[in-house]
Amino acid sequence: MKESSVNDRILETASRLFYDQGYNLTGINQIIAEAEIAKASLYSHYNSKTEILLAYLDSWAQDFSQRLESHLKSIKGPKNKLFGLFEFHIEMYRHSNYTGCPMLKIKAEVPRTETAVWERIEKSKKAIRQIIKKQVQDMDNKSGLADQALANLIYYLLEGATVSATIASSPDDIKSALDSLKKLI
Amino acid sequence: MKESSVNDRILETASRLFYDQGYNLTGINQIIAEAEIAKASLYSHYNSKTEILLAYLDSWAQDFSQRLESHLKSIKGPKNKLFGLFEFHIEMYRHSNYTGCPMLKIKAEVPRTETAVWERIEKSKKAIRQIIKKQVQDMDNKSGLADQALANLIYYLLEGATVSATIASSPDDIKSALDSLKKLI
DNA sequence: AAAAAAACAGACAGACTTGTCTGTTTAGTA
DNA sequence: TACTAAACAGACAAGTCTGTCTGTTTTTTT
Repeated sequence: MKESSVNDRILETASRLFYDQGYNLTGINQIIAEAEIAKASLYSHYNSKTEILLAYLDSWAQDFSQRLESHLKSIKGPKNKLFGLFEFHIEMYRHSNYTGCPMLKIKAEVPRTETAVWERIEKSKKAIRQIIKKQVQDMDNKSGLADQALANLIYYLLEGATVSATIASSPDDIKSALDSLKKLI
Repeated sequence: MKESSVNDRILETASRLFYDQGYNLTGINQIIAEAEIAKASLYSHYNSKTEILLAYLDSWAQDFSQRLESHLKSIKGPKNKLFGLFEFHIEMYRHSNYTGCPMLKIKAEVPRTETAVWERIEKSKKAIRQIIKKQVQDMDNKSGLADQALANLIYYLLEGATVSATIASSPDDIKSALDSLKKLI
C-alpha cells in the first residue's frame, strides 16, 4: 500500500522542467533521464505526456492554496489578509526561481482546444478571485467602489504586478502595488 | 527596388501561426506550406526560425505603437488618453481573435537565455509604461499617490485586466478596470 | 535578347519527438 | 521459499523538427 517514490520523482522532475524550460521544450526522455527512472515505468504511471501536465497543474494548485492558506491563517483582519496575499507573492520571489504563475505559463503554451488544461487554469484563477472577494466583503469598504469592482481591481493589481515582476526579474512591482493598495483601502 | 511580396507572406503567415498556435508548435514546414513559398526562399530571407521570431516581435511592436498613437491622437486631455488606452485594448477583442499580448505569450515560450527575444519584450513593456507615466505627469493627480506610484498602478491594472480577459475570453475585465480607474482619478 | 537575381520543388541529413514493446531484474508479500 | 507486482534497460516505430543542398524555372534588369 505504500506510495511508490517513483511516482513522486516523475512528478517532481516533470514539474521542475515544465516550469523552468517550458512544457513543449521538455521531452519525455529528459524527464526519465533526470528522474532516473525507466520509460516503461513512466508510462505505467501516466498514459501520456498530457496526463503528466494535468498532474503537475493539480499538484501545483493544491500546494499553492495550501501554502497560501497557512500564510494567511495567522493574519488578523480582512485588509491585512489582502496585504498578506501580496506579501505571499513577494515571498515567492525569494525562495526558488520564480518566473511567473505556472498556470499563465502553461496557458501560453497549450492551445485552447485542450479543454482539460484550460479548465484547471480557469479554476485556479477563480479560486484566487474568490479569496479576494471574500476579504473585500468582510472588510469596511470605504473605497467608493462596489465590493465586486474593488475585488476585481485588487485582483488585476496582483496579476499585473506579478506579470511585471517576472519581466523585470524583481519583486519591486509587487511591492509598489502593495504600497498603493494600502493607501487605497 | 520593389519589395518582394514573398517576404511579406512569410512574415504574415508566421505571425498568424506564432500568435494563434504558439511559437514552438509552429514548424518551418507549416509556414512555407501556408505561405505557399519554397523552403529555400524562406531561408534566403531569414537565416533561422529565431530570426523570423524577432521580425515578428519587431513588426508587431511597431504596428501596435502606431495604431495606439493614431487612436490616442484625437483624444484630448491626459486622463482621457489613459481611458483611451484601456478602450484601445477593449477594441482589440472585437477585431480579430485576441488571445493576449503577443509579447507575454512569447515570453512564456522562450527561455531567458534568448536575450534578443527578451530585450524586445522588455522594451515593448517599457514603452507602454512610459506612455502611461507621461499622461500621469501631465494630468492633475489628486489620487493621493505619487506620480510614479499611480503610473505603476494604472499599468498593473491594464496588464492584469488584459490577462484576466484572455482567461475569461471576454473584455469584461478590461471594462471593469476602466470603470474603476475612472472613479480613482 | 542576354545576364543576373529570385523563387521554385523537393530530396536529404541528423537529431529529436511520443509512445510501444520485449525481456530482465529487483522488491514486497503470502 | 514461491509468487506477484513493480521497476529496470533499451530497442524500435513512425513521425516530427530545423536547416542544407541540388537543380530547375520564373522574373527582373541591363
